Amino acid sequence: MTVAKDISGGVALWRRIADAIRLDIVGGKLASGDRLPTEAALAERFSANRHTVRRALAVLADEGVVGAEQGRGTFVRSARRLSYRIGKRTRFSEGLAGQARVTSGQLLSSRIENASAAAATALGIRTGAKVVRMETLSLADGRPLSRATAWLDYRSFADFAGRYTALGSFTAVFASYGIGDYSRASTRISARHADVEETKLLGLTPGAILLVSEAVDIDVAGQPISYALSRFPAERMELVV
Amino acid sequence: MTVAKDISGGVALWRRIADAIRLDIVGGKLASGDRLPTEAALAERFSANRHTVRRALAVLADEGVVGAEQGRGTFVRSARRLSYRIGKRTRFSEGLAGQARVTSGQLLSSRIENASAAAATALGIRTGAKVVRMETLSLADGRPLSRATAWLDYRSFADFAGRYTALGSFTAVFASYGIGDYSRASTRISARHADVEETKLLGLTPGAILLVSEAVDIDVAGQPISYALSRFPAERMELVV
DNA sequence: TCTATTTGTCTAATGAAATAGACAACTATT
DNA sequence: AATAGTTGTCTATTTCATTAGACAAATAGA
Repeated sequence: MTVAKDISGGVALWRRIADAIRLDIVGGKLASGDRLPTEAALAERFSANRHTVRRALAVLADEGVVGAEQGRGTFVRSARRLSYRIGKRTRFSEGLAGQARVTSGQLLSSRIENASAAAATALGIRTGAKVVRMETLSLADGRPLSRATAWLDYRSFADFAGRYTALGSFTAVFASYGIGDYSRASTRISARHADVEETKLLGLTPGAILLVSEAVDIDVAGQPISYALSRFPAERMELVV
Repeated sequence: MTVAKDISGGVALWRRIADAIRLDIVGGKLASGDRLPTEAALAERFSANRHTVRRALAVLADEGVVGAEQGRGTFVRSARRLSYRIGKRTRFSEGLAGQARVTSGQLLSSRIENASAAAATALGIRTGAKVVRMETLSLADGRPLSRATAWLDYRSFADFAGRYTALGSFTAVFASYGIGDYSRASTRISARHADVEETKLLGLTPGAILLVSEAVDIDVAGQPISYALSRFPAERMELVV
């Protein structure tokens, strides 16, 4: 991939270079263990100074994506991007089947609030009605993979948060409420930069790109049961429809 | 949305502020005609200097998203983000039904090349086999909405480019080859920054975020017919599954 | 061992990003 | 007409991004 030089557009050159190299790695163009081109070669390729390239490499080294060895070169350390499967039957842990050994969900906080217009429309209730709001972080093999906010109708799921803390998965909590099966009604996908809190919780470098999924799950009767806004680091995940 | 201050992460503050405000607008929090908070208020909200906010607003004004009026305030000019529907039967023009009046596709270039490993796997042919590569740009109401690269098996679609120039749509060209119906086998979605060429063709400001969709279409017999890599500006589009 | 190649470190200079403060120009309201 | 609130413009200063050059330190191969 090539990168702009003269025009910055508010994104620093070292950052664009780091993004371009990371893309080659997570996209599979460079495999684990491969040696990157030399700093001089990269500087030429991106029409940048060697110091600027070094800064980009330092960021990637910090992320654990590459590692430099004096006298030898810089080598690819990390693996490919994970794929998250989206379909009628979307479950977080199952979506990553076979790609990560351990997945876990963790409740950051929860509270009762009045439904925003968006949440109310999605859940089929009136704006301002009481809803449970859950802030969660999901991990795979110990690495944070998504930061999600979910809203549920308070009348049906008053103690959702308590049960989630005990059970650790949405699917399990729904089951405890007698909802043995549920499915995905709609998913809207967009992308934006991460904000401070997301950067911190997901262990990203500031300015990282997030894939944002806005999903509504329904029970077998077609009744909306949850409205969730999930944020995935684009550099570590891709969504598969 | 909040925004980082102290830590830049290689993305300039004015750019992050512009992105945050644009997100509020295309996300529907601010409607067309609404007055934005005053520059002073925005400066406080983002913990930034008023001049930095002014630079962000200048960018948005340049994009036509907002307009400032001396003595009165700054107002929202543009509309919401378009939704692009993805499913079993995905057609570019139909995906935008009801949201844009005129959609058109334009061939930038095409050539015969040897299939990359990714393209070969997707199309079910051997690596290095001859494929037709199409570079296209799609517009809705005159505004560029996607930049796509598509690969097709040369043995079946040798003259795809010629027919596309004449017919202006993939669906029409497939029909001319006797493929009356086809469907989407898989879609992978990721996100990254736009490169120079994409920035220019899509009319974006440098550093803009793209949603990248990697799709395989198959005919009724299940035979892969095309492999396409489409890039959508995240600030103008969202994908709906 | 010698040499070419590669990453690591230091100093310096230039331009862009961000902050700060002051005041002009315009609008709407009283 | 006066006033408060808002955007527009100017000057100045500090911090960060980028370029430039030189040389040290480690590695691999002849």
